[in-house]
Amino acid sequence: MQEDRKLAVLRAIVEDYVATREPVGSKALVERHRLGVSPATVRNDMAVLEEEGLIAQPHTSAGRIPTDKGYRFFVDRLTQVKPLTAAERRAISSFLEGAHDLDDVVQRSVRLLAQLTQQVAIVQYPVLARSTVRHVELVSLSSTRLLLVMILSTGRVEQRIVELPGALGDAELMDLRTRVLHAAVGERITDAASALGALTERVERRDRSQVAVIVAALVEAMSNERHDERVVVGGTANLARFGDSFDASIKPMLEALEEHVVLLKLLGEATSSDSITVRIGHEGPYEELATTSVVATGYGPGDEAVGSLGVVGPTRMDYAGSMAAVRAVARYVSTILDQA
Amino acid sequence: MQEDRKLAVLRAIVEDYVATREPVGSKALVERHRLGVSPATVRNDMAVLEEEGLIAQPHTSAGRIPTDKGYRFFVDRLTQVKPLTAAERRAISSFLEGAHDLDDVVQRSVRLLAQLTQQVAIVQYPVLARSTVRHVELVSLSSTRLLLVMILSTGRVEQRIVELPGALGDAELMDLRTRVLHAAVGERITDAASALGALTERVERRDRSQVAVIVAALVEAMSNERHDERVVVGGTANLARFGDSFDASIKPMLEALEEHVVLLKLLGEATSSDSITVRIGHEGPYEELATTSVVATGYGPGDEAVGSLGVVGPTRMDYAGSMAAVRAVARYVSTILDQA
DNA sequence: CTTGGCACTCGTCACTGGTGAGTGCCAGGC
DNA sequence: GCCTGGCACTCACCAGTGACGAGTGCCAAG
Repeated sequence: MQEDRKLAVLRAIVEDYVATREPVGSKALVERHRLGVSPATVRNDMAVLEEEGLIAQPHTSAGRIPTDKGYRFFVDRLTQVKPLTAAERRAISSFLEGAHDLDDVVQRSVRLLAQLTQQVAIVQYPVLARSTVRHVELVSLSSTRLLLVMILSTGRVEQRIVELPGALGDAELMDLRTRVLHAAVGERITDAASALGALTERVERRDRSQVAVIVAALVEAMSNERHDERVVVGGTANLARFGDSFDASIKPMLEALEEHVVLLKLLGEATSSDSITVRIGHEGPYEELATTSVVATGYGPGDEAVGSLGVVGPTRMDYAGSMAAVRAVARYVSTILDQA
Repeated sequence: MQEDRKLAVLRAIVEDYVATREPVGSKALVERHRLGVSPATVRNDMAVLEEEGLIAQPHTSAGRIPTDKGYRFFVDRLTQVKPLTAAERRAISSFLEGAHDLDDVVQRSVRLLAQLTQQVAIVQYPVLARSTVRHVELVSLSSTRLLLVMILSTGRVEQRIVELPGALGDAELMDLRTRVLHAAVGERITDAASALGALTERVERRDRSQVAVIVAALVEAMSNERHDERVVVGGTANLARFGDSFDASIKPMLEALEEHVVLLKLLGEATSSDSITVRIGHEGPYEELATTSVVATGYGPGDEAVGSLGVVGPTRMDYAGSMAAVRAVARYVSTILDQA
């Protein structure tokens, strides 16, 4: 038996099954893919593939479908990410160029990704922990109310309004502002938070309680949001194409899509913007989503990712296409964030 | 024939059908609702109701189900909004009290509403056009970069960063700040925008181009966002409970939920925070959503609503419960926005 | 190692008849 | 005039049946 042909058969099975959603038999296989051998030969190959756990039959006299392991093999060994067409590239760049705002970039990315892949797309906002503080401003609203504005390197803006326990003079405020700027600007928010923490003590006793409140709010804005990592979902209507195992898999899917924590876990450790993570069926962290796969990658300027994005779909999905789209969108988002 | 009983029959049919999702027959009806008459009598009543177009049979020799018209009648004439239980009230207030942020309020509201009604909830962000300017701050980032922050009465904060065509002195900036505050604070954003427009001319020629840029950015922040009315959706997993007409109605529904414009249209003219709008089946603006109903109302301090919220579900839904929940949540949101 | 042949499995589909829920109508009773 | 019990009728639903065919595994021959 030729090892090559065996793999060709696996590839053909995956491709056909993805396309038709139906178990594929030996006869149909030789007809649609010029394998140059008879159905009987293919059957022998299939028997071997089945022994190896790469394909399975839903019931005795039906065609074969790929197992999770089969998809894994397909993705690892048989897939070369196909480059997008020029038209697709143009569409992506023109679609994303129009964005003038971080929200806008994220919004557009998710739509784009959903449309390109015809699947559910997930885009995570840039994670604060990995971004730096660009500016902090303290704005006096009244003698005891203060507006805090924090601008981050990713273009994200956080603001808080704090009630002070007592009045704070203009001079003191200006002084505090200078110190805060000095401590925080240019630092990563983790470092900025600790630098700010030390600030309280270096302030006149009289103002200490006010400063404590302000610093606390700033630190909270940093650390709170560090955990509450936002994600945006798009293309849920594509769930309707799930087809067969519709009722079974769509409910947990919808539930997952509402839980941002779950989504973040799905995007998972796709922290490198270089490689694409593919998680197939049971490989994922949730038993309920055993029939879904995730294709994700990180994005961000340079090597280190500031966020992730990806698509979620049935294990029976077009991995090559999805990987290409995910990678392309991630790259465009990275460059756009770089410019901003 | 007693008119009263006829209506009691309609009510019973609606209630049973909502509960069981199955066409309800005359026998089951007398068993479950002490109507005090025989099935035959009920059948006669049903025949009349059918003639009037309030109920229909899916096929001969099946029970009856309410028509859109039947639901309409039920909602208009047979429903009194049942007050929530004390426990529910407590749950609502404790759930919403925790919010410390406009985003948070909206987020929590939508979750709450979805959970209370077991349906898809929609909450619109406060519309800027109807809100007033609470504060404007101009923050100098560098000699030619300025951060504009605008706080609105709804708690929403808009910010822009502008590049000035030339440097602007501190004194001029302070002066401009005073004028802007004077022109805008306390005004509705529509009025504020026009007041700001007039400002440019009353400024020394030397600074005019800088001021023009600033004013333009502020006005843009006001008018731009006025159109871009944001909505948040929650409880999509509840779509899985649609049951029967699942595939048929779920896809357009999912599509609608992605299109904020569509959602806004669904929430529709629920501009008064007093009354609750119920739109049943075909009464809505979209043919694809003919099997869904919307229960919505406005929210906001006082009479005039600054936004809408509501739930979307199958025409076969618990109108009384939904109306109660929608009204309760709207009230709580209103008071919270009032305090903030 | 490949191939054609062959017997076998088993899901799908169309058809069948029985069952029961539900109806409409009618004649009789209050 | 309205309610009621009775009765014949309709029709969706279900379970069982058998034909069909796609697909398989195995084997002997090339």
